Amino acid sequence: MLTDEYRYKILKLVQSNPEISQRELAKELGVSLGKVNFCLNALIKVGLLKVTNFRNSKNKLAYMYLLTPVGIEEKAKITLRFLKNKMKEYEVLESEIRILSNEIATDSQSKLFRD
Amino acid sequence: MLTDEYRYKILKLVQSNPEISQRELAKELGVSLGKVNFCLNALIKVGLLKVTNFRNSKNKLAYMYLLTPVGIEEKAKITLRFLKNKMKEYEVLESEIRILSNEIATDSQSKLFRD
DNA sequence: GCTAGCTCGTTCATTAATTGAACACACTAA
DNA sequence: TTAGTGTGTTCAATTAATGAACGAGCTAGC
Repeated sequence: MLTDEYRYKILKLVQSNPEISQRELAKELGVSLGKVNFCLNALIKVGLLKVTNFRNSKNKLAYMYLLTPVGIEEKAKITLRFLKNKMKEYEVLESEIRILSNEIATDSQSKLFRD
Repeated sequence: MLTDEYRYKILKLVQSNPEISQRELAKELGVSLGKVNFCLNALIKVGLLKVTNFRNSKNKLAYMYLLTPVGIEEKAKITLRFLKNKMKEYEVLESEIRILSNEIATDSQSKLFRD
């Protein structure tokens, strides 16, 4: 599944290192090779990335993933959207933590009364 | 899959409303009936919950889920463990947000230079 | 040449997790 | 009796993710 999380993370990693391999991406992202392959091809399909074969310094055939102009534009939007989601999550967590802390405090208090 | 999240949430909901049905739990938790059934029975199997059939006010056969003494004890532990995880997530989020904000700031700056 | 070995991306059978329609049972009300 | 409602339970189907296996392209050593 291609979510904003992987859109963002893959575009970022590829941008900073276009010669990264799918296996390196998988390791970096902590997911399987199959998933990286799927997401990467999805990003290519929608035109955010393109892949080029080229000869590297050792004249070896190598792959290079490049952000398209649309990819660069979209990456900014995706990053912002991703950030907004994180901030929402952050607030949710904040209140969850408050509630949990309260529950724990209340429970240990009732334990004091019980004993 | 029975994770701390569902251990905590189910024990909490059941404790505050022992006559809750699996369908209500599913709705409340935002998961399927099948999953609630699975988790609930897992909690019963490990002895944190027990289920009783009884006649309710309308003399209708009804179900009641009750925390066992072990269940009450464990709920406290699970809640604490869950809280600790949330606090860790909170810190992770905090730094992720900082990083994302930076990236967005940097990107829009480079855009200014470009235009 | 030729072969062994390495690293690419790609494939796909398998596994894991979840879903929710369908079912059996118990009860109520008409 | 019968239709309707609300239980928990089941399980075939779906979805997502995994990673071993594969073919292609290249290098190094024989």
